[in-house]
Amino acid sequence: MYSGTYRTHNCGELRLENIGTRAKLAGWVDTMRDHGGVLFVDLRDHYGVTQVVFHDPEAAKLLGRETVISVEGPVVERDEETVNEKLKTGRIELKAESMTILGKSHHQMPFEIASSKETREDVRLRYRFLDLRNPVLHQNIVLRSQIISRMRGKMQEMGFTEIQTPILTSSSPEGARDYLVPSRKHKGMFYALPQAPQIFKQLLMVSGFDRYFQIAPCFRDEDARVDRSPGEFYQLDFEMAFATQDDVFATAESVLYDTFTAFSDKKVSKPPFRRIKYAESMLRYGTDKPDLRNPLLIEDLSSYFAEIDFAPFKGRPVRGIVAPGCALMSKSFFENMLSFAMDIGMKGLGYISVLEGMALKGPIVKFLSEEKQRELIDMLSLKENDTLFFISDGEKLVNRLAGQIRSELGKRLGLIKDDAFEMCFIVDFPMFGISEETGEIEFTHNPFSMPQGEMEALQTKDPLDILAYQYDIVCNGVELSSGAVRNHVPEIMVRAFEIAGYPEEQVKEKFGALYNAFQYGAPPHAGMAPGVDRIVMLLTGEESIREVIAFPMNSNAQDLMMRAPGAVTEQQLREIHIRIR
RNA sequence: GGCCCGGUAGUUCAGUUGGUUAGAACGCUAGCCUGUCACGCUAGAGGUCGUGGGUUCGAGUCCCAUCCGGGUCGCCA
Repeated sequence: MYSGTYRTHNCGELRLENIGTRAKLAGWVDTMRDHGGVLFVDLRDHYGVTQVVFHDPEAAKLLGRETVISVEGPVVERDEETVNEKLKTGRIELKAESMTILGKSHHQMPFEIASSKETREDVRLRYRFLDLRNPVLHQNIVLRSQIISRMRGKMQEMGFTEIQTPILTSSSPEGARDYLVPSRKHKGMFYALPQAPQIFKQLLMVSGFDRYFQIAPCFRDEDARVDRSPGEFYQLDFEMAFATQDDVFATAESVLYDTFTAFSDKKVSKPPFRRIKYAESMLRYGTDKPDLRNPLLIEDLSSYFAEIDFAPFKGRPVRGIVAPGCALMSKSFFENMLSFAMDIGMKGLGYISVLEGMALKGPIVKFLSEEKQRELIDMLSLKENDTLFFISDGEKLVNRLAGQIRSELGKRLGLIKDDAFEMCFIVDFPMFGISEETGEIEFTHNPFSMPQGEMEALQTKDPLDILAYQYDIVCNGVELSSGAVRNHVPEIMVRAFEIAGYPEEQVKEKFGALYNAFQYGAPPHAGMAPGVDRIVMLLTGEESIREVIAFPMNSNAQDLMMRAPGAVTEQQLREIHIRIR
């Protein structure tokens, strides 16, 4: 009858139908309630919690919280009034007749398991093995596994082949800072950990694999953010041969819609997801990763104010945001918005409120003639109780500031619908931009993207007007991925790099493998790589990416539990020809 | 690297204008309790107030430096 040495059932599976049988459970002592003659123990494992009852007065002395035990006895029904509806196993309990201690807990817990999420993060990370006993965190990791498994299945179903690419590879000159690994056999030379399998997946296309994917670890030596783990992260990396931008979008829509609907009850954007041009996104949302749950839109009022004698706005870019119902908000609301505006570097935050009878109120109103006031009302379809906020600054900053005001207004006015995943593609990124440091033309994103109009555009158009087949996918204001139709024609590649100031020799030298491979017949190809950690973060509703990674580093790129990075021996250093100064 | 916020018991926090012996809750230890489920009750232990310096009769509190943590900007093709 008993199949295991340690247990016959797990702590989440006993039910009324098991009553009258004997069972053996193993797990951690979650809580103990000692009533003298009777002791209740909530026994916890990966699967759940079951109440175990001891009548042995010695038991309480042997047990402590987080002790690991195996306990055996009959499964008994609970009296109606002692049923615990909070537990799936709450209608039964195990009456302990024999018990073995499998693993003692010798120390006081650094925090209580059930409330570990409220503990200081460095303490949690140092005791991550305990933190992961917290059922919420534990479930996040389980869900992560299920999400990855589902995405993998979906990609395979769509005909994609999973291929592993090297972890030890060469440094790539563009992009983020590399993690370097010194070579023992080649003095003074280094491997680099891949920032992404970019070159390899393009080479796989040249090899004819047609549809590649990988749950790919990526390594970038960049500083952390709340949605960016330092050091390493995972992407659902995929690439498709003979594919257009729309083919890639169809694949992304398919796998993301499937995944998000499978793991959440929230509304998910139905494919096809909205396509928003980069330029429009910057103007209307003030960012290239708009949160479409926020209904507020930014209006361009520059030409309106060009004709008005109001010195701070005249001749400068001006943006407006209409916030419905905002005129009814308290004085402190406007004060808080002003101090937020000052915090993000604005000099002020002008606004006009629409009172009853459509009268306009606000310091700027006196600069507007009757006629101009009517024009404003018509142009923006202003309604009673609306407030129109103004943002003005230089061309460089104005959109970003308007975007921050837009999202802050959305939050403070409670306009952001929490029950939806709003997906969109941002398309038509510019191919080139002007470097702020040098004033020279440079690639804005991926130098391997195909310029729209291909060779003809590169030869005839102003580089700053050329758009790329370069795109992002954004969900609720979180950038899940960028991607591109790749430039697979060596001549176009050379020309594009030439515009960005790289001579052909340098292209051959720095991107030799790709450049060379493209000489041997390369198919047109395109792809993208949605971030797995961010997908899991969205689906669990966690605010921090570290809540969905089993063993994350802290924001200072250290593993406090494993003490990484750490010192190594002299011998190790000698072997890799490194001397620490 | 810049800026903002923080560091007081194992944990989460309070600590007034600088003023007696630095408190609470949870946890921990011991005892009591036969139906609890965040059990309850009683008692107890537990502190270099991040570190170093300074001001002061007197510093958890004020000043300077420094370390650590979180956020943010830079960075993230």
